[in-house]
Amino acid sequence: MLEFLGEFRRTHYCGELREEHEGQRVRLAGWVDTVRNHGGVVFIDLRDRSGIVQVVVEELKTPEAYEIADRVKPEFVVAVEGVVRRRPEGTENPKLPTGFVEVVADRVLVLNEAKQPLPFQVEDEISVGEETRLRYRYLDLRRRPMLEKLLTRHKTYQVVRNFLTDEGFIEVETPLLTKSTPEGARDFVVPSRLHPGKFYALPQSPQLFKQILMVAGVDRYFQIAKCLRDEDLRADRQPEFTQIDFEMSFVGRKEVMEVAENLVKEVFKKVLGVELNEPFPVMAYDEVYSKYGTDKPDLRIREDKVSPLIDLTEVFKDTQFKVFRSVVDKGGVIKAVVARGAAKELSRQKIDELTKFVQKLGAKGLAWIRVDEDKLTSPITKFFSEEEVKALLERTEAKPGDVIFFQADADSELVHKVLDALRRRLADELKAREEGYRFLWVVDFPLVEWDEEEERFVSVHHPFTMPREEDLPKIDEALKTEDLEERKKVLSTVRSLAYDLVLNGHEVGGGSIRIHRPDLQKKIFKLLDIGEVEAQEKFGFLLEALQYGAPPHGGFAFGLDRLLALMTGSESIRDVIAFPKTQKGICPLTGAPDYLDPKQLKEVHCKVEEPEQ
RNA sequence: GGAGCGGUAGUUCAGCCCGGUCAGAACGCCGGCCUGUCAAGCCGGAGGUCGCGGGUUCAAAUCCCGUCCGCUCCGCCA
Repeated sequence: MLEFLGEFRRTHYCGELREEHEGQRVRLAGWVDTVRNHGGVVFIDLRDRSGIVQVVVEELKTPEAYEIADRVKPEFVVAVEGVVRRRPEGTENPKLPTGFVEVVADRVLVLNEAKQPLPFQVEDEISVGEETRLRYRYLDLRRRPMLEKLLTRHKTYQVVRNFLTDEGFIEVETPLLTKSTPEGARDFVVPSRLHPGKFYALPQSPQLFKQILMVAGVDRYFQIAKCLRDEDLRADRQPEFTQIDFEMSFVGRKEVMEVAENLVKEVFKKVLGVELNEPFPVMAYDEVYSKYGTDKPDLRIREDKVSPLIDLTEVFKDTQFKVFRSVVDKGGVIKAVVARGAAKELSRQKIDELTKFVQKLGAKGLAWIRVDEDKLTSPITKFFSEEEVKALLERTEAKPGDVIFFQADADSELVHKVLDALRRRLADELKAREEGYRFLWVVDFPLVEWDEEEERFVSVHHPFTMPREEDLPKIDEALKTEDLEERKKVLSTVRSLAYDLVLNGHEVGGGSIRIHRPDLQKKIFKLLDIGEVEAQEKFGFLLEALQYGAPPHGGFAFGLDRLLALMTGSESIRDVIAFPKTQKGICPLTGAPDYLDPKQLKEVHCKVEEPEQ
């Protein structure tokens, strides 16, 4: 009973039919959304990309069509022909944009069936495990909310291309098969058939190519580029993801940030209809980090409900409280977060939960003080001197109803990590987040940081990042001294011309002014303990390019998936990617990754070594 | 690499703590009835290796160990 399409051509999309089409003969094609058979009359909600319209088939008037319509099931692919009519009075459905009309069909073609039962019901709101949705992604994407996300993504591409084109940028594609570079993330690799034992790497980003395009005089480049990183996944991280990547010559960070900011404003306006009128605030990394304990704070958190971090190290520098004493002696920090007016909501039990929460992050405990009208309730105040209590209340501006949480540790990074997580947790529990989009520029990142594991300095951004000009002498100074501690001290004050764009607690983009002189680039490699030979081998092509007249340049890249996830209110970036992978990097739809045929392996000169048990 | 939560019918979940009429619900599916529904309704029915492997026990969905998978987080990664 299946029919081929033959000469049948649709005249309209389902979702566009309105009262103005009344009386018109139309042909439609799509999927059966739902069927309601009343015996003698059957209603088919027909769905295509544009929406849904009700099709009616009556047994008495069109017995042949009725017979076919009678056996139609959800997700069958059907074509219908009939006349648009206004629905009988009282049967209109205001929930549907097409709800005032219906198509009285006299012809129904079943073009394809859908196996029953379906893996899940194709409805706007579903509660189905994500793995099942990914395995049958084609069904998942039939759902309106998912289609909307694809559309938002599409519109964003268009706005980005138009905006950057108008700004004088030209779109250039860079290779996917390229060279493995050390630093940064682990590479995905591709064995070479023509060159036994050699491998391509898939790009972590088009970084080096876009710099070389600047050397080539392209002046302004952009690309909507796939990037690949073989690292562990998160809700906001996929092994392959998309960047809006751009680079410009003869500019400083101000101009790059301006383009990025204007671009994001244009996207929000044109895609979401949201006007972001205020300039995005700019903060230095040091300030952001000490105030929020992270380099990507969520500015939606109301600071009158969950305070930023308050440094109390000074208050307790002479304390007799052993726990704090030892932290101070070891050069650690004592910081606090105040949950303002939350005393009632934060029961002892809640605080116990919070304690467990921070302990999982590595905290030794969670000291707290509840401020009541006339007294302080706390397991630790008894160890404090009167002056300490007074200074503490002053510094924290604590008022009755507030609860103060402390973190003290010799490891200041741990203190910040824990208090950042605690702030976000408190914001959840106390519903202390405002609605909306809160952007933040973070600038003046440190150029390098000491990596304990590798026992060397590593770039905070990447090795091609330009230091601030005024910090250049410090790099020479650092390179001169052999004393590691001295070197760490000097380098900790060297800032880079890197910048991150943060939205609602997520890093949605970042960039930097790059090094355009080979002498300085070599110096940085030396600082990063990348030997002359290795530098030549891995980055020789860039160093060479820099020798032939590289212009000063800099650029930026948006994490498009993250941006879209935030724009569409998605919990994870998987929702804005058509075919994403699971946390273990598996594609449930195709089954990738998979074993290779031995013949294929041989062709690329590879042998598989079973992992040790 | 580590921590937490989860894995029972096509789907979502209950049962697990306290082992033994605990293999259940809803939706979906299948069959029938029904001419105005749009979460259609009514009647009837089918459907489960309880993720997998091992152990304890007279007896395991239930307790123990291991393992795989999914999600969230730390490490890692901009």
